[in-house]
Amino acid sequence: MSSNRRRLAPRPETAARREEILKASLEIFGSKGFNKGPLAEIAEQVGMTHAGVLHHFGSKDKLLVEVLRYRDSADLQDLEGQHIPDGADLFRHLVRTAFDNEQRPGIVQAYAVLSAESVTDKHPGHEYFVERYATLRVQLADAFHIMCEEHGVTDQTTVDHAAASILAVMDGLQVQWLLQPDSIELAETSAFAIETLVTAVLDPRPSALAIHDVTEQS
Amino acid sequence: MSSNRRRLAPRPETAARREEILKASLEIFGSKGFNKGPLAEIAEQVGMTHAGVLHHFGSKDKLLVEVLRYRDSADLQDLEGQHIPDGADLFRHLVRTAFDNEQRPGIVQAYAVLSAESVTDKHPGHEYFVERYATLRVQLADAFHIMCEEHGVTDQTTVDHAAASILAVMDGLQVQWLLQPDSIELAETSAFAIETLVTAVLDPRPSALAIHDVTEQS
DNA sequence: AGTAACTTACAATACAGTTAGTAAGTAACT
DNA sequence: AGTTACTTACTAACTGTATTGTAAGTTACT
Repeated sequence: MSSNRRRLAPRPETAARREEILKASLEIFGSKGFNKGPLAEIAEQVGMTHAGVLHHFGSKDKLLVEVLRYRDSADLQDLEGQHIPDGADLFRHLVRTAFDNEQRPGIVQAYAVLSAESVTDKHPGHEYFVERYATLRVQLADAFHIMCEEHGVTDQTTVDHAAASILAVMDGLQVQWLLQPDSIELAETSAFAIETLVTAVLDPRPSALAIHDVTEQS
Repeated sequence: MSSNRRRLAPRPETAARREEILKASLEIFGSKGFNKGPLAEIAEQVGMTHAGVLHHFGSKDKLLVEVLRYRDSADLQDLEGQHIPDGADLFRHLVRTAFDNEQRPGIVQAYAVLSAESVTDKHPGHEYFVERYATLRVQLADAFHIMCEEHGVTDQTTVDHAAASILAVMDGLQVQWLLQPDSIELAETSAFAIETLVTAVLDPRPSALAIHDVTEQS
């Protein structure tokens, strides 16, 4: 009894209009953050009023969620056609992404700003980012496991630490790069860090740093 | 003719009141972000109206800058008394900080949120974070140089990459930890990454990952 | 004919900052 | 010590603006 409402086919250009809105939203949210990025500005960029945007997405919160999922699907299409990267391929893919990212600061900024913002109270992007990181960490861990078998290494803890660390460096470097593009070589530094961490998992060796009693609260 | 205005000494309790405001601000800005954190809420927490807060700090923007500088000075006092950490000591200090941070999610969140927010257009914290990262990177690079001499290594590029990477992992891990505290071991993972990166600088070795043509745009 | 895709107009709220006023302090002079 | 002159540290009230969401109407597609 909830679906007896007659549903008419959407007009052919509607999908394209929605996509325009999603792109504009990513740009605005990226440059001003979600909270400070007004719907009116998004609407203006696609040539309508803010009420028009709400007609398509219902609310600002829902719009954000769709924006994030939209970028995901766009990124997935990049990988489509190629075989799913496994083992070393995934890490090479990450490095390539870092190189690509240098050419699209807007998108990088959107993710940097929104992911951090999403840790705040009741942020509409919270759930999305929790899932995203969890998924990515598992993907990296899986890639590690494939490579570990070949190298005869099996250390779950190290793999987990390295997976989280790789995602973390990439994100952290993006923030530094956005703040001072001329002082940070985003791609080269990412590549260095990823190579270092991957190598550390596959070929463990003693630390050059004595940490020992540091872990005890002084 | 503009500075002949008579300047009176502030009342004795004023300094303490200001500090209360700074603490409350860090908490509010940390939990809701700068944009969404209203002055009224800060004021309420210290028992005054938002106009009272503005009386002390002039504007919300100026308040944020003072909040950030205030935390810096508080952190500096922790290091005071001890000798300035050089070489390996600095890295051990970073690891210790990661352990401490697990006990103060509020402050961690404030820095994570505000640093990312500060990359947005005309954010009042922008300058502060640019300076902060620049300073920290130099500090790390200096520590590396001291250690490199002992090990007979001299690779400026690697040092720079590692310095930026270490700060980046710490920040990135914090975001993941704030999103999912139960899935991330903040301190242990930080320690792993720092040790790995330091060791990579002092004892370089070939990468287990063939990157080669990845750097060429496909 | 009915609905999708809007617009205009409006309601409701949230906020930063300003102004005017007050109580209580500080500092100088007597 | 007391008075005068001025300032600090506020509050209450208001202004202005920004901003999301909604309701009602219009046009054009299906």
